[in-house]
Amino acid sequence: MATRYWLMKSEADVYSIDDLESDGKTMWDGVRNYQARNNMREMKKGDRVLYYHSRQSPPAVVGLATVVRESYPDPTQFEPKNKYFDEKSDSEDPRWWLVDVAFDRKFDEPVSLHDIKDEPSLSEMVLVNNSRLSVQPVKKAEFDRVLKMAGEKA
DNA sequence: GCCAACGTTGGC
DNA sequence: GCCAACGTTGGC
Repeated sequence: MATRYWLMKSEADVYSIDDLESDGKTMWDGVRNYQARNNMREMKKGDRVLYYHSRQSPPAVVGLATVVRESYPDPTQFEPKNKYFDEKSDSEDPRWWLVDVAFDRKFDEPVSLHDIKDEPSLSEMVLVNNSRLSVQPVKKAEFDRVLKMAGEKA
């Protein structure tokens, strides 16, 4: 199956691409939005991810990650002391799922949200039209365009 | 730090 | 099943 493309948001001051680089890979835990969860359940190993920093100035795509483990139940939903604990989730039928992603690379030139909004060929990006979705699909042409804007080769 | 936009919850 | 109230996200 063809590689697919995604964008994942992280609050820059909570878990940045530098954190991902030093960890190598991470569990994308804490997603508590059904649409974002559904997107993660569609991800396949090898899919490529635009890594986006929200809540920084300016917000921007700052690098790339790769899906290295396909979806499995988010363990934090069953940990009562965890801030992502969900008492309504049943261990026989978990509500929240996640994937593991690995660091790929950091851009020399981040691509800001402002630049994405200014680029006509990116006007259909989910990022532009549904700013609150934290895990979203990206078209190959969009992915390639963002890479080009970052001065990178696919 | 503010607040608009959006998603979820829960009363009816 | 509707929708008001509430909580959260994220740009500014």
